[in-house]
Amino acid sequence: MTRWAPDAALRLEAAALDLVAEQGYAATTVPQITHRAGLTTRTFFRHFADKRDVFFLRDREFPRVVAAALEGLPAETAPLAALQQGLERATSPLAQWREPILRRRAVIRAEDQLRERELLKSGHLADAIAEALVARSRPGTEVTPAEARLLASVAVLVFDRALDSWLDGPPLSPLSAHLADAWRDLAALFGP
Amino acid sequence: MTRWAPDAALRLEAAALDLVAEQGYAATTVPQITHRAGLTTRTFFRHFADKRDVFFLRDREFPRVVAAALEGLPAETAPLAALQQGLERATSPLAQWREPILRRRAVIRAEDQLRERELLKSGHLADAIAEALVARSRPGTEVTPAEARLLASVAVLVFDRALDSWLDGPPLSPLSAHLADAWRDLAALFGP
DNA sequence: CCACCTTATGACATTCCGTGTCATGATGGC
DNA sequence: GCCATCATGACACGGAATGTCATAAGGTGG
Repeated sequence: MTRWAPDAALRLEAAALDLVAEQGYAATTVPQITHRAGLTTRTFFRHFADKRDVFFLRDREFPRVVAAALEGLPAETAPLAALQQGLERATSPLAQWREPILRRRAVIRAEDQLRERELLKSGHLADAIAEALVARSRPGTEVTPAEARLLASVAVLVFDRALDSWLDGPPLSPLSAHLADAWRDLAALFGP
Repeated sequence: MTRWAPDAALRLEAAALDLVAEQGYAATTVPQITHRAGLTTRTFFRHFADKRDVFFLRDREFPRVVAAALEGLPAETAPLAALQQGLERATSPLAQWREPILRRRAVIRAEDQLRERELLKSGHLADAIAEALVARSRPGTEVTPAEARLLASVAVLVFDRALDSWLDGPPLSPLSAHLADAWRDLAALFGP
């Protein structure tokens, strides 16, 4: 597909993470990042909308992955069950990325500018989930747009919480277990 | 208190809202805003951390208001009930601000840069709520920090949803009714 | 009434962010 | 081999955001 070095975005991401680990986010400039990656400043902004975006390269396709997982489920599956199963399937590949995700989270947590971008990405994930829920809505398991938005918000809340406890927990505990815990904790607030 | 014109921040906010309504957010520059408010660019950044922040002047004290409402409740009130009552009390003054809140939401919805800032403010609200829940935790209605964060996330989700449906609904419907609806909708997902 | 301190603002300089535009070189189709 | 395409380089430029010093307004204590 791409001709030149196909990993320009990945090189920029790696350079950015290195520099931020050394100097912090504020002290790291885009020219520094591009110089380390062997590129120019202008090229950086062709791959990323702004300086913050370089730290969210991996999140770009995740909404589509979750949406695809949802639409791949049997039509009879009720919305809430579909969210549980869809999240579990979409997140299973994350197991092998635990360490880089951990390092990236440390960077994001340290800077409000990155934290708000992370929240926006979660918002986009919720949008994609809501859209997918409406798309797979069938007579019998009907989902209105308003219900879909609520379900999607809840799903993202559960996902974020499960991801956090997974990253904070022992290295080998499966993410799926933390997802189940998060669903159970939430239901326990309203159930008996 | 303040000596010069005590309303510099308010003037800047009004000028910014006017200009954005006329030209859109991207086309509006900070020099334009400050010129209309009769101030200089440098003064803008003394009142607001960045260009986006001018649209969130009103949200600054809201986390403290909610936290105060929570801590003003009887210690016996269970956490979930405390959140319901606390939100209802803290939001009751919003009734008179419906129109300006509506205009502001239209501006924020139109721009991702403002939407992500709004999400960060919601995050700060959740932080304040979680902290307040832990602070009012008593033997009998014990709340761990992890539970508090979950409860706070749920409360913010409910608040955001109720605010949206309130703004989308008829002008005179009380916000408290939309809050109750949002709590009921959420519980219905997990209850019977 | 006067020196003094505090504080909001103005004025100026500077760095970096982000974008528009055109040129260049590499690639692949035909 | 010619040409269209696309990633990148090079250059220019306006705006965001900050550091620093100066100034004016007001309050305070003598």
